[in-house]
Amino acid sequence: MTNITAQRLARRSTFYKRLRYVESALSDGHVLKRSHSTVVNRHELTGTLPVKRSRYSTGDSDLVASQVIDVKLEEVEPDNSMIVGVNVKLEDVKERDKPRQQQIKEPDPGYQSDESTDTLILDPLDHEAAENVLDSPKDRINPAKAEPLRSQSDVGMFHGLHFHLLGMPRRRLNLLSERIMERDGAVSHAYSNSVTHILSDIHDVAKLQFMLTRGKIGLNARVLDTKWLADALQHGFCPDEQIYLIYPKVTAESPESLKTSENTRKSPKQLRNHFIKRRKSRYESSSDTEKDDKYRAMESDSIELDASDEEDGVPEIESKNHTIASSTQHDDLNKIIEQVKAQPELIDLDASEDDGPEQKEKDDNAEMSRRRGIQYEKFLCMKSNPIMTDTVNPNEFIIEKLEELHEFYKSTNDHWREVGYQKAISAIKTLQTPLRSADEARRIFGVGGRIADKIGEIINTGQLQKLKNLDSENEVLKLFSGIYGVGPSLARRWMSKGYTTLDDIRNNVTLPESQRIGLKYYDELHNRMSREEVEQIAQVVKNELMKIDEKLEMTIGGSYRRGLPDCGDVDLLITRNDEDGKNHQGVMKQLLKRLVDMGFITNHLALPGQFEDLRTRYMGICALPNGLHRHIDILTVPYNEMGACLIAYTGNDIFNRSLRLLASKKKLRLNQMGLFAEVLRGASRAKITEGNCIASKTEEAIFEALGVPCRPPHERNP
DNA sequence: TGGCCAATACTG
DNA sequence: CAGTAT
DNA sequence: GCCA
Repeated sequence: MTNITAQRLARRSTFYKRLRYVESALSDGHVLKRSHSTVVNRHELTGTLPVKRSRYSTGDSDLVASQVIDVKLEEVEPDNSMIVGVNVKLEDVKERDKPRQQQIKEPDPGYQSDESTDTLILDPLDHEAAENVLDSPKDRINPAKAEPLRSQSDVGMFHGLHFHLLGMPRRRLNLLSERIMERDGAVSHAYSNSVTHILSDIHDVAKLQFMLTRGKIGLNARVLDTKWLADALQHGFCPDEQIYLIYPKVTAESPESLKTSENTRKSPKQLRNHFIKRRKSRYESSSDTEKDDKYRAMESDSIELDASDEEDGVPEIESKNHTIASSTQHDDLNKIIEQVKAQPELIDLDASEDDGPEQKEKDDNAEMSRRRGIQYEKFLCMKSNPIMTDTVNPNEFIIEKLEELHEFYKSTNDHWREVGYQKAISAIKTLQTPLRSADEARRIFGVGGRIADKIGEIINTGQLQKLKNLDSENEVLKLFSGIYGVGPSLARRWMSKGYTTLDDIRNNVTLPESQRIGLKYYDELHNRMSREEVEQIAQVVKNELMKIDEKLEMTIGGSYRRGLPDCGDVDLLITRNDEDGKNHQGVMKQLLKRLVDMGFITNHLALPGQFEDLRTRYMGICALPNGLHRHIDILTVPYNEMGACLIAYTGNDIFNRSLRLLASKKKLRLNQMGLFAEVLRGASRAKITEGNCIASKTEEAIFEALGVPCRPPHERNP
């Protein structure tokens, strides 16, 4: 049994470590799969292989690599196998059981053959599987089917790399960011621990350190000259980082993980030939490139957008710009918003009052819209909310505390208090400057007196007394309600019975099916997955879908569509153009049967009530061969409701609420089926009539009808 | 003081 | 119906 | 919790 508690998960430390693997072992796992073409750099010495996250173990069994940062060739063995250094980000997950013993098929004692460790470190290995009809891991699909989705050219050359750019003009920054993201890299507009590469034109280390961490020491990432990126883009592979290195200084203190091995320049020819050979065969055998493109085109907006904006010139504003220079950002979006505000007749349906056409100074904007009834600037959906995941926010220390409180109220039944905190937190997150006082905080929309006081306390004392009081019980509550199907009520009930661990629950409580599964896969389901894994899972489903009907269309929604670097679950929307008189009726049933039969879906959480409907919804657990169990959510939607459904199932939560609230202020109603007008509402906005659908087919139509600037998915992360 | 998104499904 | 989930 |  695994025994990681929720708090342990939350507190995992991360660090970097260098591991060594044998190439032959790697090559048949899914690790090096798409990196062959970038192995040999122009120096013919070491190649830096950008590899997407994967799972490893050091063999100590208490370390799990969550992210592969790079791979370097180190040595060629007599038998022509290669030693590869893998630079990974590790997560400390001790106190778990040893993973099942890995067979040692590696002759060289010093090096660790992988493959066994490449698999389910987190596999709880419980043997209660009998109860579960679907539990038959042996029947899982052939690994070959889940093979990589793309593998050509330099697409994806930055996969798994996380950049932060600084010390350059904004236009250049935007341009480079686009190039990176086009090639699957991630870019943050602020420095954080998850950043693997900092690119800068500035070479002054002291200055850099100050800019990045405000003088605090400890950069976890390499700092490279921006030229590295330029060269990478030009040549189609990542050049040796060594010669571009600004920090750490090669001679002085160079952290373990950043050293390049000295023996790498052994027989470069050999290495090169080896890989060139491999790469060639790969190309020949991989017929999936076109299927690939089709898939990419189908799967998400981000990719569609990628394809559309071609060459240089001016950096586009609309798409995938979650990199925003930290000082002067989203002028364009603001412009749009200003425009919208300036033309209330377009958006404000009930602008009954007449105002003169005065264009006051912009300080009057708020006042103006207030008189008009709707204050657009207070709706989060009116603003661009780019991805801010684990970036270092100037108010990070405040946010942390507030988030703890938020967590606490989430495990209470005090729903609205929870919402209050949620709003305040997301408001603070958008700030670019550090808060100096409670007073300053109070002026933020969403922050009231109580929270402002708490912020003041945090600023002054560095902590929050209130947090200390509720700590221990809070942890247990969080632990319990982390089980799928268990909420605050049940968690509290259990706690009042004296249970404090998951084992207590396992041993003493008879659980309904869904909760049992939630408990069984507790760790796995809390482990977020890479975008690549989402794609692999989606591909499996897509494959089956195509066997049922080629005209079916599938889109990945949820956090994946919003462009988050990792996802907690997979949301799949399925539809079919019905202009030929056919539709997707009954598809869900066939699809599920296939997925279950092939062993891909291992458990059900909730089945659709009416399989024959056009609208069906399924929730369950799936697993790639050798993969962790993942939460998967599949729905079928009528073709003409796709837009509404996309909005609903792309989220995020807060964005949707904001959008829907705005709709209701305008006497409209927005839901997963469409945007409706002429809705009659009674007391407490209770819906009386359905209203008429005025938009539903595309997201754009709905945004437009609402008077909201069309937000690409990446900007729906408030 | 009352609203804070909306709709649906499932379980005890 | 209350609780949970999406 | 926050806000009108």
